[in-house]
Amino acid sequence: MTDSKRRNTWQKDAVRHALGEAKGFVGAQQLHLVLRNHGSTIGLATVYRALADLAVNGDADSLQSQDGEVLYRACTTSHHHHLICRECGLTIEIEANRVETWADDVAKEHGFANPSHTIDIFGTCTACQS
Amino acid sequence: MTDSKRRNTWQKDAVRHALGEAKGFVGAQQLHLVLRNHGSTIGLATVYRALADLAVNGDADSLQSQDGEVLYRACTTSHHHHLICRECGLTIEIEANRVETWADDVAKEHGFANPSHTIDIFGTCTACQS
DNA sequence: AATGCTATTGACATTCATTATCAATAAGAC
DNA sequence: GTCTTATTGATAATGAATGTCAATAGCATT
Repeated sequence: MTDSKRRNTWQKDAVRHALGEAKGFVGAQQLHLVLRNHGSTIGLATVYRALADLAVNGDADSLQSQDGEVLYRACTTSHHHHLICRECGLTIEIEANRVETWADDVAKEHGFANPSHTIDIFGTCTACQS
Repeated sequence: MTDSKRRNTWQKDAVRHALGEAKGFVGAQQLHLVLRNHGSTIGLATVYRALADLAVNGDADSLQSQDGEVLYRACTTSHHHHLICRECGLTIEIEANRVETWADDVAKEHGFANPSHTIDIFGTCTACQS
């Protein structure tokens, strides 16, 4: 837990920064391409590792696209969910306290421990409906 | 839609039946193994195709496990969600009318069309807590 | 500023789920 | 039975993600 042995590298900063620049959710491969196109020499495996780190530390959200790829997004702060455009990837953060407690209640009702949940809403945003 | 050209094969029936026998969610590979262990000579690709068909026709639910595999489950009838044990895969169907409408409302609020959603709750069931 | 320790990197190989290919098979109509 | 063609299945191909490991570079210490 104590990251006394964690080292800061320009690679991690680059991934963090690139993820912040991205609009919606992006995959590791895609992010790697963007970085290379900007002149970076970062390796693909490093991008995967950096993104996994960010997700573990709560600095990034992750979800799986419908074709199985894991997508990441820079995370603001607290626990929340997403409304995502199927076409352009535009993402809106959703507060869902009502649903949070509902999910935990359902789990508790059935005797399930350590409940977690996946709640995402997909649709076509106004811009993409033309 | 008109399946005038769809043919009925024992392979499709076998997959449908095996999926019905399974307790929780199962992957295509796993289902294929079960079928082979029961003496079937069905091919892996056929299992994938049959499962995809079932999902499209609304006869099976599908979701992605946390390691990227797509899992299927025989579907009873109407729209519903799942409470799933992380250990043993035990699955309980959840009625979530409150959440259904909430999800649609959120989408509409932001001008998103054709809303759909992913709502799954994970936990450790009572049996697996020992 | 130089040294030592080791976390981290990156090119590459590997794993694994899923899909594409395509000749052979068999379902259903006549 | 015959014909048409949807379907099958062995295999190759794709692609995301992870493992490997020598080389690199952070960072504390001297």
